Amino acid sequence: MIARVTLELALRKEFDYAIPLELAGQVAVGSRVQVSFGARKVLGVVTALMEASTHANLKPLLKVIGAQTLVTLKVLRLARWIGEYYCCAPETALKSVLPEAVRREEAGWRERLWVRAQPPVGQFPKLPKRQQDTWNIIEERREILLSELVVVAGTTGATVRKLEDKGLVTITTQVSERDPYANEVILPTQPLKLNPAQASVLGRIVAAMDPAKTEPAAPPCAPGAASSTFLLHGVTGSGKTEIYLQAIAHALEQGRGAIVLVPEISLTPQTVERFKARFSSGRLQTLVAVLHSHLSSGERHDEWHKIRQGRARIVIGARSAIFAPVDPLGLVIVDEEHEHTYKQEEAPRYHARDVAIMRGRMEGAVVVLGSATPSLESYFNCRNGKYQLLELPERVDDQKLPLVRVVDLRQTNHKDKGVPVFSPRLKEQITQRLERGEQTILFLNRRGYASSLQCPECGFVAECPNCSISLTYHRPQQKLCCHICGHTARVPLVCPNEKCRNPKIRYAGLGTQKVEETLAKLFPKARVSRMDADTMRRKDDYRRVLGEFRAGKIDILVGTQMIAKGLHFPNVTLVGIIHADLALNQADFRAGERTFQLLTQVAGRAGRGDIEGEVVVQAFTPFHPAIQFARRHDFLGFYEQELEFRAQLRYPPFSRIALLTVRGRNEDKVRLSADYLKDELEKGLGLAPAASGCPTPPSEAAELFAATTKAAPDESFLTGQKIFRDLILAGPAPSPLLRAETFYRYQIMLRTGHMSALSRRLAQILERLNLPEEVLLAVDIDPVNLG
DNA sequence: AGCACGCCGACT
DNA sequence: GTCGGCGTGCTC
Repeated sequence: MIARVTLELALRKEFDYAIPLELAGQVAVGSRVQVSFGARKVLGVVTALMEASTHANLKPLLKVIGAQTLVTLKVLRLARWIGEYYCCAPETALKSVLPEAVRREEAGWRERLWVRAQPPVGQFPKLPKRQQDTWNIIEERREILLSELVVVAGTTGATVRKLEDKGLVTITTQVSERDPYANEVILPTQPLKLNPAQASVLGRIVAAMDPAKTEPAAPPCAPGAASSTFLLHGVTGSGKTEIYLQAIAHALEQGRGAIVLVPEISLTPQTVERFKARFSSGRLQTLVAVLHSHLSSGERHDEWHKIRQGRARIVIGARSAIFAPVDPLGLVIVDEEHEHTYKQEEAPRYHARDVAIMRGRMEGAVVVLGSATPSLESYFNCRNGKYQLLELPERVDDQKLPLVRVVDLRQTNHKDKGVPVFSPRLKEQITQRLERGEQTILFLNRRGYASSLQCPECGFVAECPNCSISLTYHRPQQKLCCHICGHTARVPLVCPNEKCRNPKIRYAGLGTQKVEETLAKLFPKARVSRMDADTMRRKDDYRRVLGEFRAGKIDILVGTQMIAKGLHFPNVTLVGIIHADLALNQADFRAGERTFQLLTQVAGRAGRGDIEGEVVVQAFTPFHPAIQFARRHDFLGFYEQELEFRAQLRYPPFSRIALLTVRGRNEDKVRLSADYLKDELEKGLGLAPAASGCPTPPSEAAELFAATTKAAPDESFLTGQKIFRDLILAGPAPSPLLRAETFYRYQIMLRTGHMSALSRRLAQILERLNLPEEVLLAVDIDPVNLG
């Protein structure tokens, strides 16, 4: 037998090895193996077993690592799809699928030293004081972790070793599992009674899960196979989570597991607790495993094996949790499916929502995407029948949606003092809440004090030396900070311009620090807290501040993104959005969508109790559709007009994008490389204009077509010239942020309706590409950030 | 990714 | 005459 192996090298190739007789029974697809590759030894993963290879004289596999395969066959197939679709080497795809903590050669189990009491048979020896005290503790506990003992007894390991020498205790190593939530006390909960709307939604999900009992795995990519993807469009507070919980319960009853994806930011202990509380088994052993980026590698390792061994059947985690080895998988939930954190911004640049849908298809699992503000792509997929739409238009508590008022900031502009932080209306509303003892949330999506430092005299602006962006002023630290690369500089007292030296240097634009400061001036008695990346330094801070806010110890909470979602506070009756159009200035076709989603999310924070909520939105472009539709809580209206705009410009969902970014420290080299890349793309994709002197010869084009048609029969083709009929190439152009972290970036955008076919072709073109050493190319399929 | 092979400039 | 630059190509 022969094994095909993906090596732990970012090679866009796989290699075949002979399986030696002595390893015959031990090698399976998914096994980790060591092989010799050229002169060196390399680790890899077996991705296929075959009878024959096109290669003569194969080398043998050297050894198999680990008794159990780490990746399930199904997840491996998913990794292969990621490599193909997202245009990266198989190993790069495996990097996410098989986390580093799991793939290390030596078993990653934590071995800890346990001390156990061994009372002497005869007379108890006389011990020095320190040893006696330590003994007393050990005797009382019978057994204790050495590390814990050292702390409790206030001693060192040496003392304990003395006791060991005297034969009073034994010190042994023992595997112990790390549980990141070991200290949580969780009270079990029972399923809640669903209202009719919820029950009908759950019914449809459950019905889709049931036929799979007889027909375990729908063939991937078969027509209609995707119909088990649901989009659950439910307003904030409509009870989506309870539906998730009951659908998961159904999966468990079927003997299948579930994966719940949440954006990293919502992966708070409260969210996890809600799932753990419902699904803890009788023996107090939890059925829920948690995966997110803040776990230590040891914790990650243990959670992974808990899942692989079937001890945990429910996984809740951030985007990479979609690769959890749950088997069999019955249900995948992607909560807040529109969130951009589902997109990984480094290779493999996958979108966890889309991977979830693909995994669901491959494994015959039902996929539920949930959101109050679905992405245009997902909603569109309901329209064209790819997903089924489920709607929950009402809040469970029958609370009305909050009243949203838009304030035109251009009209509140004072002649000399510029635009105030608070319009009179917002100021008045805050005053009212303070008088009534109700709480306020103020939202501004920019941290720091001022967004730039400018000289009114010569026009000097403090800029980052590494990035093409102005530095943000942070008042408490008296520093200028770059929010891209983290560069900090001291605040100049006079204009740094040699010829100017103006001492009256000014700050422009505002951030959360200034909002906080202005509040202190206007409402000196109000208790104000700020939540942004600057104040939330420690993991615990988030929890602490929210706890205080819930307990009513804070009147006004100021914050960025991180207060936009998932917070349920009944006493919050006012939400103020300081600058609603901050994101609208960005050169990104999704700016409007992002703004609409953010405003809707933030507005959803108001009025969750029995008091009606109010939202004050301050904006310089109050009539922008994103703001107006959000004001009227009109998702459908926004969706329709935004769709029209996307259709006109052939942007997603009417096409898919591949963004190719060339970066390097030498701008000329980067620009030239981008031009070269464009030429190669035009040649390789059959776009070369006949006039360019280098048209693709028809025969070659036909050959390329033959190569791609096999896998993609739906591909459009025009002989000789255009291989992808609907392909649009734009650029190269400087990236919107030309320079970031000392790298200059130029990009080329490709748009097509047939992305899988384009990805395959891109991979071929990239393989032949020859870029200068200091120039790097990143391929981003379905980008979320245009950079 | 690494490492070898290979073909042109400044050095013990 | 060599040592060494990194361009191209190969690894099952």
